[in-house]
Amino acid sequence: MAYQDFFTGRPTQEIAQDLLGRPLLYRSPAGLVGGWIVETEAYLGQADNAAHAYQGHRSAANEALYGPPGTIYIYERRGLFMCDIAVQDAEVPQGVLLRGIQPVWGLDVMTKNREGRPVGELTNGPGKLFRAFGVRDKALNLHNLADAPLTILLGDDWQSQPRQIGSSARVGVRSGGWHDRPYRFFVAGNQWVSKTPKRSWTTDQGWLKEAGRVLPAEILPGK
DNA sequence: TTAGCGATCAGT
DNA sequence: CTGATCGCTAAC
Repeated sequence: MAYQDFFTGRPTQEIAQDLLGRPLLYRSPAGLVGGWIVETEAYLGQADNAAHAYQGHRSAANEALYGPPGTIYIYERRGLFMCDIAVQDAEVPQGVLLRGIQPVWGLDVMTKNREGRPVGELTNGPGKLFRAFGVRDKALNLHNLADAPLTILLGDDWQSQPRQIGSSARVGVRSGGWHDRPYRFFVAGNQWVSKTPKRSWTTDQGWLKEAGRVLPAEILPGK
């Protein structure tokens, strides 16, 4: 499926849920890294007081949100880099924040980028995730998943199936009319979902069915 | 569970 | 300059 079709034509909350279980891959200078997406958040643009494009706010920093579907939006918070994917048509500034993955590919590279931290702490948060990827600048900003070293595999064969999708209020949104809306989505029981207690982990990591881990060379990013 | 740290930008 | 922010870490 083409990126512009996947990232348009349905509510952003639905796109955010459909991304769960899909492989997020980055061909980094140090090697391929990636894993299955386990946590996302939807940001609904002008009307959403938690969104960077609230009330139509637009600047050089958040220009990517206004780009065509699949545009990568990198922003910095407290010295860490985080990533949204712009969804809906160009000029409609909605986005999906990638908050966590279950690490699958390039464990050694990610461990090194995270200074030897245990695998459970590698990618369970948006800042940690892109730190593990080795992203320390905004070089990927304004690129598109369709032709960037960062990509998401959209083929259904590559999507792991969550047993149950959980939802909650978005993390770090403390005020405003929409702070309580359940626009955070996650794979219930997966240990790489941020801020989940150990007792809620399940042995199957929340997957009804895991997709394959062997990636054919022709679908790797950058090809 | 909570306080420092910390970089950037919008608003005074 | 000040405050707030789509977090992380080490400490209690």
